[in-house]
Amino acid sequence: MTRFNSVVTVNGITLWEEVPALGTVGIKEVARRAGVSPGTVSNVLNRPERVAAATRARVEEAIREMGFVRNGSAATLRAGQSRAIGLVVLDVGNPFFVAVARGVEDVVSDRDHAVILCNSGESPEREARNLRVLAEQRVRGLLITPTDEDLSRLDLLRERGVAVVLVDHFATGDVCSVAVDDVAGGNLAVAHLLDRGARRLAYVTGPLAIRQCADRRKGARRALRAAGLPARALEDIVVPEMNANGGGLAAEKLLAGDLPDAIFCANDLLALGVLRALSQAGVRVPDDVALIGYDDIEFSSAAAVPLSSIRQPTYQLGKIATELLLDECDDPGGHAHQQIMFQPELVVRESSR
Amino acid sequence: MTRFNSVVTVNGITLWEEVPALGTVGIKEVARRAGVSPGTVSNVLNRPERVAAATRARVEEAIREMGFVRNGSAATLRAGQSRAIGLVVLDVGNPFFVAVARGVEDVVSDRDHAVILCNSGESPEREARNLRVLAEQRVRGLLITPTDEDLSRLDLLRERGVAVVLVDHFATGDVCSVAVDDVAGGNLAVAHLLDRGARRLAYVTGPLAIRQCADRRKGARRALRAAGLPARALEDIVVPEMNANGGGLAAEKLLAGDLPDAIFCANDLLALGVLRALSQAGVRVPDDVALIGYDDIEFSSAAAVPLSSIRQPTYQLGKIATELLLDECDDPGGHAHQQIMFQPELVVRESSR
DNA sequence: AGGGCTTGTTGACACGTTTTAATTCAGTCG
DNA sequence: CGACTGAATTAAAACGTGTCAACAAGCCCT
Repeated sequence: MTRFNSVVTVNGITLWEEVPALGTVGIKEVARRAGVSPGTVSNVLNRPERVAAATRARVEEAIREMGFVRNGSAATLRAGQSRAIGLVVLDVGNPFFVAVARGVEDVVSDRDHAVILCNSGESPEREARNLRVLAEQRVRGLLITPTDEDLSRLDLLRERGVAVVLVDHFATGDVCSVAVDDVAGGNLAVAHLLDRGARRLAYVTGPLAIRQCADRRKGARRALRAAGLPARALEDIVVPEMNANGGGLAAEKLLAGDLPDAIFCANDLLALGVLRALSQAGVRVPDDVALIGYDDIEFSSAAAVPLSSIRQPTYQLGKIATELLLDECDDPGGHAHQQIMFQPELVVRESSR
Repeated sequence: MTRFNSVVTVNGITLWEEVPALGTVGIKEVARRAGVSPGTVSNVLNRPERVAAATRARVEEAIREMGFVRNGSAATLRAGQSRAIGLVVLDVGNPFFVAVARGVEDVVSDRDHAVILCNSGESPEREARNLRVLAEQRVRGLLITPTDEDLSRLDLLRERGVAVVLVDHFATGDVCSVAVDDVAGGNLAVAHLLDRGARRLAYVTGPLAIRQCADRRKGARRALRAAGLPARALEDIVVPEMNANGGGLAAEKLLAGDLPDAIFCANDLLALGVLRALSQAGVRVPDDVALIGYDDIEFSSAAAVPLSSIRQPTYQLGKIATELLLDECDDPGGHAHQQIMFQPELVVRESSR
């Protein structure tokens, strides 16, 4: 341990004082200053009730004076796991996930844990990279919206006893999940468009390998069937990115052919992109074509034409998922896996009136 | 080290095989399997060029077979610092910071590091809590948009030799910073509104303790002066939150009195909130009142009335800041602190035409 | 043949914390 | 007065990795 010696003059008497280099103040130095053993300092930090009040005060004083900051990696190494959980989302730029993350963070910080937020960007490779980092960090638990149906990538963590909760992804059996019924949401959206009189529709979506996209489509088709319409009344427009840019691309495709009566977008960012592109091309919403999005993000109501949408309980989603996760972490034995399914809600605004 | 013994039957012969419990595969077990010393495995992981090709192949094989995952905390403990940097932003819900975070992440993952993203929510207390966690995690460096002018909270990290770069906050002297000229931006916005004929203006902003808010105001006043108008031609409307909600609050205040000719908002979220509230009250933008925001987020162009705004090079901001930070980390001695200042750009749309 | 290289590999220790069992000590009861 | 109890504290042993000095082996050159 490197040390600096400093000269201190008190009342005319010169003292040599051993001063630890900053960043070098460990539990040992604190212990020496407080005149106790390292074990006691550790107890003050982790189980203060086991330490006599006077001793505790002395130790806390020493901690303050020396600017001691506990070394998290040492604690993690010793414990075998950290006090952090991983959160892997499909797109940090999507307000849906931002809201989920808020719910997560509120619960987690109440319980004195930390969140490591990762972005898979809908790419399985990036997802795998993120999971590796989280495994290396020995996170206690994992919240993830998987990029595809293949959950085997999660085994890297699960084999090591890390609790996992799937977010916005319904699972069966041996894992917890918290989801919103996307089939119901798709049904809601398209049933509403049909009510309004639409007969030829388009579904603007990201890759159908993304379960949310596929389920919303399934619900949409169910609504068609219920109205006695054939599946071909709904044309799929698949774009690579689920953001405003992707929406622009979809609009180009739509404008190239006969416009449908109504457009259902797999999320609001796509819908905003479609709306912008259609407006620029002189198409009026909802007069020429009705439009509905999904997620009901904050911006939808402030859009050029306030956007109809399907609202999901996002904050709740993050909150419940985290509670489930931490419960499993705290009592892995007595934990029964649960699959929770929320119901979405239709919000009608100008764009489909 | 706990182990499970498993019974394996091959060709009628029963073997006892020692199998490591999962999560218990360390560098030692890999070494034994590959018939080398732990030191060599470590070398394969960290300086592969020092290991003979044949040995390396054998070790890599063993790593794959046993599903070894390096224990990050042990590595961090040994090294004294982790391969992660901290990023503390004012509001994860704000697309401005999301864009910055994207720039950061791209650089960081190229250089094989990780980002720990923290949200201070503009609260100095939460900022302090975040900094403590980052200090405990022994991050290599810190990117932060401070909540206020008091940078002493950063000493917790800086004293420990952690490199710091301020993001979107101009600093002098002994620390790197990457910022956008907010005074110029405020000037640009208000000069434009004055050009358009406005004579009585309002400035909707978050707390003026936030430097960005104060600087944009300063720029706005400079524009007034240049046009020969008194400072009182610009009324400040201060709201606690810089989001759409805050914008709604500001609009209520404005509607309670005489409406000004034009409104300058300290960011686009505020502007969207103002726009929504004004529209609901029957006020037409830009006919009754002109409106301009700040940040030029993606949604601004898709707003009810496409929003004029001040565009900042957000992605660049994150990218350059991270490069600066990692350079300082890699060569703390030969590093000269830099203050980089970008210039913002005026984007005129419907709301101030 | 032997000295000086280079290249590859090895042990052993250190990093800072938590935890367990062991120890001390004051007080209480028989 | 000695044995016992319980509370408070301690000493020592991990946790899994990276580093570094030391060592081995093979090679070239004189």
